[in-house]
Amino acid sequence: MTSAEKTEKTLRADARRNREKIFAAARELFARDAEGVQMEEIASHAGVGVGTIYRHFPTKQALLTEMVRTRFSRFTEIALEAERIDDPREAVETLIRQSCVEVEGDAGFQLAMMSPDELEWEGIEQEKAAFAEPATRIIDRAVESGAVRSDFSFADFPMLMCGITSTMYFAPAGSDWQRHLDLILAGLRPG
Amino acid sequence: MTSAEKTEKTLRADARRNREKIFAAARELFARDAEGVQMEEIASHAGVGVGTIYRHFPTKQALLTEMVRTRFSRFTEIALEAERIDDPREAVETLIRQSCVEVEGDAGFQLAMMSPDELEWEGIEQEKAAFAEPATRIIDRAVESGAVRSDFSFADFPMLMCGITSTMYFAPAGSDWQRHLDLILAGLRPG
DNA sequence: TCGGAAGCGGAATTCCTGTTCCACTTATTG
DNA sequence: CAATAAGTGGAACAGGAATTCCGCTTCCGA
Repeated sequence: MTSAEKTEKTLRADARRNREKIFAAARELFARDAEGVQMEEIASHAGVGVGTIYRHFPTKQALLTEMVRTRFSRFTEIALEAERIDDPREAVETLIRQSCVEVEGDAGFQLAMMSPDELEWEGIEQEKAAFAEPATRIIDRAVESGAVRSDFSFADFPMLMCGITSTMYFAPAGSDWQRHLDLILAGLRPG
Repeated sequence: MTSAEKTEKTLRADARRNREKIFAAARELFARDAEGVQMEEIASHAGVGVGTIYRHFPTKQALLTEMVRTRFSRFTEIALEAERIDDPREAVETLIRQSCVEVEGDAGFQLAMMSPDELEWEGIEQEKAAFAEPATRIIDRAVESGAVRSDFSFADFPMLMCGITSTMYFAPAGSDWQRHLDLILAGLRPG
């Protein structure tokens, strides 16, 4: 039985409610201060005891990973939407720009974007693969049509996101990562 | 009496030796694994007890900041060298590229590049100012000569370094940050 | 050479957080 | 409405890492 099935069927009504409260609290706090979140904090914010969190998630990391996974699926949606855009360059630029927008304001997610392996976000391989498909199509199409430099490929995507995301995460007082993005997009043009 | 003066004059011979051993050990370990360094580790690597470290540096952070400061002065040298290059574009590109090279291989320094305020690198303002002067001249010259996009300015420098550095720091198994740098440099061209 | 000040080592302390445990509640089911 | 299994709270525990403390050692000037 998967974790999802357990949530749906087996769980007692009050337990299901708590699970959701925990999840919501964790998401909010993790988004606010990724590295500083503490279990006690999440618990009190959710109105439960720490023990209750551990009934639902084996470790802190598991809880955080679960949230990153949920959040990650949005990327696939973004990619599928971008794929509908006719102009090849506009499609790539939208893909990248929208991905950045999605990450903005969620420090926890930013951290996950930056540390591919470092922080052991294991178990989101499936989501990554689901995103890679449409994203690769968009990028390859742009390359073939000459809309971006010929050596650009999907392999560059994580690296670019890492760089731009770090600007969001570390930059003092939200100075604009958009500028960083603009430079990158300009750099992607053929020539 | 400044810390430097104390090192020169007041310190007992053996104490001065120890101070240097500690500094060297800390530099090496911090470069290798910035976030993982421990005081015990630095101490044993330097061949002293932890207590001895605390005789020389009030806190761990102070020790690390001291190292970052030392390292930072190299940037100014790089900028002064780059300023001697005639071609304005080549000068900027050298400035940026060499700065990256300087940071490569030193995880601790990479971390310092990324977190301007986060990790409280207080006390290196002077070094930063010394670097800003020649760097600003190089960038302004390039802008005026039309060698780079007209909206580029020194204010962008920290942001770019943050992005590229994060690629070095987080990228799995040293995948090339050079590519990131190339994209940025391409993006800086006028157009 | 000697006295005392400076310096040293490293066990002990402190603080901080994730995780465990279990007596106590609460939902569910017949 | 029991009986019971499921779920809960939060104090206690555990382990990690920075920092302190102090009896002992080493340097250095007279």
